[in-house]
Amino acid sequence: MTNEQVTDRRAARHQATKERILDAAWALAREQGLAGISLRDLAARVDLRQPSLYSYFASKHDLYDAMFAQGYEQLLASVESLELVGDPYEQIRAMARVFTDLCVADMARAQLLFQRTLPGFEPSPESYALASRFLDEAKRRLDAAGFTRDEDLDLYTAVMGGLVNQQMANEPGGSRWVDLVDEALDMYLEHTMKKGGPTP
Amino acid sequence: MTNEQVTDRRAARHQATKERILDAAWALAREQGLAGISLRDLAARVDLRQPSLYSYFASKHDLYDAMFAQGYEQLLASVESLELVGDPYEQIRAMARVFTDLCVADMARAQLLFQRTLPGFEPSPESYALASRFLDEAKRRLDAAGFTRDEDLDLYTAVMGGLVNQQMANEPGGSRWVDLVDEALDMYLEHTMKKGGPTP
DNA sequence: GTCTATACATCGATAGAC
DNA sequence: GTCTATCGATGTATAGAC
Repeated sequence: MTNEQVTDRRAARHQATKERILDAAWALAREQGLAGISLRDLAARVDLRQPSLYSYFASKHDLYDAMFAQGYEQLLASVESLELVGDPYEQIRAMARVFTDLCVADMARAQLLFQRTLPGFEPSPESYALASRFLDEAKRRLDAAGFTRDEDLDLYTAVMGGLVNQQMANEPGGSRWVDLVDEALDMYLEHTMKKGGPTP
Repeated sequence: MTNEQVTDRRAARHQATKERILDAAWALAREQGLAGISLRDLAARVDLRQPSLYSYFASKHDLYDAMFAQGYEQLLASVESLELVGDPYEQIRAMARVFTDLCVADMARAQLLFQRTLPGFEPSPESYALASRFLDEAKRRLDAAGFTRDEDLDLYTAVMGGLVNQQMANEPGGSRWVDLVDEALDMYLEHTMKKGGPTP
């Protein structure tokens, strides 16, 4: 057994524990809110003592950062795997539906990714790069429809984020606002087609 | 000097101190975030000891509740004092502009009123009644334009809240999203006029 | 009402033994 | 890596002097 193999197995075990901790952190966030995560509760869920968590995350912010990255990776995987069927408008509609679905499916994730609610938390450059990739993915699809102005993208994110935000703030667990995603997208498309240049 | 006069003056002084505490709490919220308010810091700002705050607020949640009420009173005062000039559409536009202006003018206030970010905090029925009055004020103006569907109001709050939310989350202190309030309202009005019944 | 003083529980974080 | 023990800060609350 070479040293490399021992190192690999240790690294794999380390990574596995890290993911067990992250899973437990998400569960806690869904139950008690993002800011309600306590490191003692979290450690108890994975049968560790609270200081032992520091072998996996340098700080609570570091844990949040890992959750931030994980959340965007999940969203990216869903959006990037969307089949490119229909015209550009239908592709935007499919993206918008996936976005609102994923947000209501895990509101703690949406809160972490799309609101600035944790005092002092800023994602690391590495994690923020994932957020930028997600935004680029939206921009690509809007560009394909001829919506190339900066304002087109900003208005899109505002409308979709607005539906999700109202849903989370005023009726968590319901669907009163996110059910409007198709009407909201109709509204957005009608307006932006008029504003924009030539059709695609 | 009657007993009533003494009582009045004591009550007035009590109220004045209460407002000094609230002012300091808002200042702290703007500097360190809503959840970053510490009762010891707060007491120091108004030259009191921490236990003395309990002469004015029964708990920290009670303080948040007073801030919640104060915030909605400020918004209500601005919206209700809007002169009713122009057609219903222009009145909606004026309301939307006032809303976004007030939100970016004090993002800590907007966060308290329009997001569920404080773990465990729920406004009291009295304070929530102010929030309902604010929503009714919006509904009145939308009704006057013939936008009487529930979805019309929900879409309006989603669009306006979405602009503010994106502004706070992605560019605090800037105006990239709230500058789109007029275009967003054009988009909303065009769409909702088509959807709605007879024009006003 | 306001103060001093104190108590308790919880939190994130660190030191050092093993 | 994991543990025990501990730290300082926090929110909450109370007792008792003035």
